[in-house]
Amino acid sequence: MTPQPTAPEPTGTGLRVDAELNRQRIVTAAREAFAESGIDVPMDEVARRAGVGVGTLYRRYPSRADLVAAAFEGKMTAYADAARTALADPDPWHGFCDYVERVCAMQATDRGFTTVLTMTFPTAKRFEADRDRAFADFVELVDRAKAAGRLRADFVPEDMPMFLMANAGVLAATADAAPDTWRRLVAYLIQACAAVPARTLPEPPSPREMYRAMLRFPQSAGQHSPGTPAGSPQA
Amino acid sequence: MTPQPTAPEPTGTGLRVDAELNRQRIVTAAREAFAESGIDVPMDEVARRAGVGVGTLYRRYPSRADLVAAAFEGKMTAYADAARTALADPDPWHGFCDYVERVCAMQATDRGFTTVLTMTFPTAKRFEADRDRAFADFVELVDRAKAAGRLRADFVPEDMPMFLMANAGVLAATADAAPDTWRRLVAYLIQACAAVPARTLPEPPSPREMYRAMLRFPQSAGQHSPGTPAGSPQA
DNA sequence: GGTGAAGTGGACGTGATCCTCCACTTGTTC
DNA sequence: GAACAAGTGGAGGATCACGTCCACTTCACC
Repeated sequence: MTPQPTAPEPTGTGLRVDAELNRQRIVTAAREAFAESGIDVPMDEVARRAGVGVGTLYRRYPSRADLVAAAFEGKMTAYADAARTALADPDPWHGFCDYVERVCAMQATDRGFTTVLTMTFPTAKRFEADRDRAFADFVELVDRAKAAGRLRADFVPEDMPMFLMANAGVLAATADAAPDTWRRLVAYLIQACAAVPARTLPEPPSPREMYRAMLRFPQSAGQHSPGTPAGSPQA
Repeated sequence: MTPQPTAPEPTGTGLRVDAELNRQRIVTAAREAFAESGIDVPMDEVARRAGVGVGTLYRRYPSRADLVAAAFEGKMTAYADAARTALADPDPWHGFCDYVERVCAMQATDRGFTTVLTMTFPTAKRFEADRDRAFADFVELVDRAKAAGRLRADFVPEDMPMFLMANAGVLAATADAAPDTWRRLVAYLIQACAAVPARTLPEPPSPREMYRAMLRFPQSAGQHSPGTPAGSPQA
C-alpha cells in the first residue's frame, strides 16, 4: 500500500484514522447502550462502553440528539426501506399489515428505537429525510389499501405514529415481564383498521406475566416476592 | 402512655390537629403535582407546594409509593366504582364500551393516574383491594358482553391493562400537542374488540399537531416556568 | 403559664449526571 | 525523528434529587 500524499481519507470523514476509529467505537457503543437501556442512558456509560473519555464523546457528538441520530441512522434507513418494500407488495392490504407489524417489531427489539420512532429531530437532516420518505411511501400504501377496499376509509396516515406511541407504551411496561404482549396489541390495531373483519389474535400474556409487568417501581432490582395477590400463586 | 382520658380525634388519624392539617396539605399538593407532572415529580416540589419542609413530608410518607397510594386513594375507588357502574348497565356491550372509555378518560386527565393504573403497589392494601374489585367486576362485564355476542370471544381481561398501557404511551407523547388523540386510539381498540363491526372514529389529530407531539427532546433545556409549554420552532 | 411530647423545617451529606476545560499523548508530515 | 496540529481523557464545577438529622417551635394538657 502506498501512502499517497493527497486525500488520505479512508472513510470520507476528514478525521485522523485513530479518531475515526474512536468515532466508530462510540457509535457502536451508543447503539448497544440505546438498544438495552433507551436513549436516556448516561453519556458516561456510552463513553465507558466505547472505551473513550467523555471528552472525546462530546467533541464528536456535542448533544445527545446528535449521537442518537448517528446511532440510528442505519435503522432509520431500514425503516424507510420497509415502507418501500411494502409498497412493492402486489396485495396492498397485505403490504399494509406487513408494514405495521414489521415496524412495531423494530420497536420491540430496540428500546431506543422505540422512542426514536415517535420523535422528530429537526436538526438531523438525513435522519428526517428518511422519515419523510417512509411517511410518503406509507401515504401511498394507505391510499392503495383503501382503493382495494380493505382499509377503512377514515384511516389517516397520522394514525401510524399514534400506533407507534401506543406500542411504545405497551413495550415500556411489558418488555421485561411479558415481552410478546405487543404482538397482541398490534393484532388488535390492525384488526381495527380493516374494512372487513377477520384475523385471530396472538396468545395473550398470562395473568402472572401481566402482574409482573405492572409490578414496577424502583426498589432495587430483583427483589423478594412475598405473598402475591389472588390469582397469581407462585408456581 | 397510652390511656388518655379524652379522645380528641377529629379525623381518626392519631395526629395532633396541626399535624393532621399538614398531612392533608401534603396529600392535596401531591395530587396536584402528580396530576401535572406525573408521579416522578421531585419530593421537594410536593413539599414546597404543600408549604411544609421535606422532613415533614418524609416522616408522614416515608416512600414515594406511600405518598402515591395516599394521593390516589380516592381516584382508585372511583376507578373501582366505574366497573361496578358498568356492570349495572342493562346493555353489557354498552357497559363495556363505556367503561373502557371512562377509564381511559381518567388517565387522560391525570398524568400520575395514567401511570398508577398500569402499576401495582403490593404494599398499599386498600389501594390494591380497589384494583382487585375493579378487575373482578370487569371480568364479569367481559363475560356478559361475550354472552351477549357483542364482545369477541378471544378477548381476555388482561387485554384491559394492555389497553391502558397503550393509552399511556399515546398520552405521554400527545398530551401537550394533541391532547385528544387518545380518544381515537380508544375508538380503534373498542372497534377491534367488537364481534360485530361498527362505530365511527373521532377526528384524527392534524398532521401539524402530530408533528408537535413528536417534537420532544430537551434541547432548549431551560427551567420550565409556569405557563410556558415547550415552544415549537415552526410557528 | 409551664412542661414535655409531638411536630417542624431546611441544611447537609450522598450520589448521579451533565458538560467543560486543558495538560498531556499521538498521528502525520516533512 | 522533530515539530505541530489533531486528538484524548478524566478531573472537576454545576445542578439536581434523595433522605436524614437535630435544634428549634408548637400544641395539649395541667
